[in-house]
Amino acid sequence: MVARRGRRNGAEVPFDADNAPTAEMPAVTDADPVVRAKSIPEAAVARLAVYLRVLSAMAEQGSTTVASEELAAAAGVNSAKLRKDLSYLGSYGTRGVGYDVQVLVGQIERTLGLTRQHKVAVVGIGNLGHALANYGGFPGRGFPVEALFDVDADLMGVPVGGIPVSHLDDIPKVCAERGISIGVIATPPTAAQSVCDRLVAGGVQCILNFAPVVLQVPEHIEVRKVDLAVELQILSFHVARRADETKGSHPVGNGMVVR
Amino acid sequence: MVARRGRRNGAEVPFDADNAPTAEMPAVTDADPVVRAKSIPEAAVARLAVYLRVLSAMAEQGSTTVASEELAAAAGVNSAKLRKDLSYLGSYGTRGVGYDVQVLVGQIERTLGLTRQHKVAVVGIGNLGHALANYGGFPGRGFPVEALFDVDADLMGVPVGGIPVSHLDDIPKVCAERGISIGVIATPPTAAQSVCDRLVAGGVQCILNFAPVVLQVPEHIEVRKVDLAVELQILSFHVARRADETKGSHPVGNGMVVR
DNA sequence: ACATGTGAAATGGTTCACAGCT
DNA sequence: AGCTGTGAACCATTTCACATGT
Repeated sequence: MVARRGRRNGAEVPFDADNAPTAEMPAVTDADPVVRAKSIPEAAVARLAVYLRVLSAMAEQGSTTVASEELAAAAGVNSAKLRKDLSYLGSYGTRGVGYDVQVLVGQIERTLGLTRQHKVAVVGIGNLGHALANYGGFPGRGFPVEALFDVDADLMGVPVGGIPVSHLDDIPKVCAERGISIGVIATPPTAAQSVCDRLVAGGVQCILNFAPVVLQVPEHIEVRKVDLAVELQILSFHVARRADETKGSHPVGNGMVVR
Repeated sequence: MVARRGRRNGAEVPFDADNAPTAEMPAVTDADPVVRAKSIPEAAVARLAVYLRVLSAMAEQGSTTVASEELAAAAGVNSAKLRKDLSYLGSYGTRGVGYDVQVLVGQIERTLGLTRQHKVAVVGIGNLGHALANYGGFPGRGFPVEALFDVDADLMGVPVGGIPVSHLDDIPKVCAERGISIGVIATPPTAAQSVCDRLVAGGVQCILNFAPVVLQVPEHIEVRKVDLAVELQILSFHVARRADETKGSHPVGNGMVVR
């Protein structure tokens, strides 16, 4: 049987062709909100979000400029990496001085597409879904929760965090009507794939999946997974590895049986 | 022996052969226990957890053997990567045939350190903490929640998911007493660092952090972060990038294929 | 025939270290 | 004098492709 190649998240797009040797003059139109997302490494994108939070906190504290060394420490990365990451945005620092906090916040927001709103739908109003719905417009505006879904008849119409719960069957219709762009799946694993399909049918472009299943989606859909069990198991691995290492005092720990 | 899997996806309850010393993996134990665990790439570890879940589901459905192609499709990766990942465990496949599901489950469990228990403490019993506490022994036993903490006086002593809530101040003492090895932080960001410090003082080795802050920890502590805002912002980035691409800037015959 | 296991190549990401600007 | 921006070295991970074993 020919397994239908399932692609999941991590859709790394080709493109690039930039980085011409010594040719440095993209002459990027500043005010141009588009034309930017050239080829920022996936890994760097995740860190930009972290820098943004740290910078926002600094701005609140009154900082106006910050050096790569300082920002890096606060974000938990080394300064070379931070500078490299910021360089993907363009050159917004001042040599000998550092970066202007406000400018950086603005540039990162623009790059991450935070200048527009992304309406969110949460599916599965159990413990987790409830927590998510009450998060109320996730990270300070920008991600308003505009639709909630569940199967439980008792929840229909009941407002959670201000939004009335609708039925799973209405996902396509409601998502399309409200222009939902991000769907959050917080259902039991058995329902996840079907919910995913309906979200896609409703025009959702991205999915944040909390259910422990590997979703199959069309390739234009971006999926990110948050998996508690996987996280714990990774930690478990490290605990085990550490315990084993402790058994040996030399390079290649050669302890014996696992306990 | 043949682990009787929990139930269906009801909770993705995987494995854990209670005490494995007697089951299908004792023979291997004296061969080369965990020495190899030293060199498994971090990225592969995360995927092993996924394979494990898929394999558990397959075992429940009665599959006894599986080919890399099939398992890869179910796990959402390509077969070459899957085989490479499994090769880090040792050679447990049969050329021309595939892998024995049970054997693989056993080997992955052993490698991830799932043959021992990892007691978990959840700090911050708000919406999220509540959801986590009720998860009840996370991935089907193996990660029993044995302590809960919060600051709210009204919660002291109140049992949540069977465990009474203690005060944050008692984190070091209680964690040490109960032998907690994994701490889960589900508090507001302002409290996170202080909670983290107390968990470390209490002897926990790993921390799973849901609070949107970069924790500072001694280097022997393993920290993993689950950050909702970051996940959403990454998705936002992709939505924006896609929107920009659509604006069609270069009629390159490049199309927009991913892959 | 068929599917694993694995060197080797390719790709992606990180760190170094220093030229270049303020 | 100080700090950014970035080629180039370096390391990690993925993919290729085929020898190997059943």
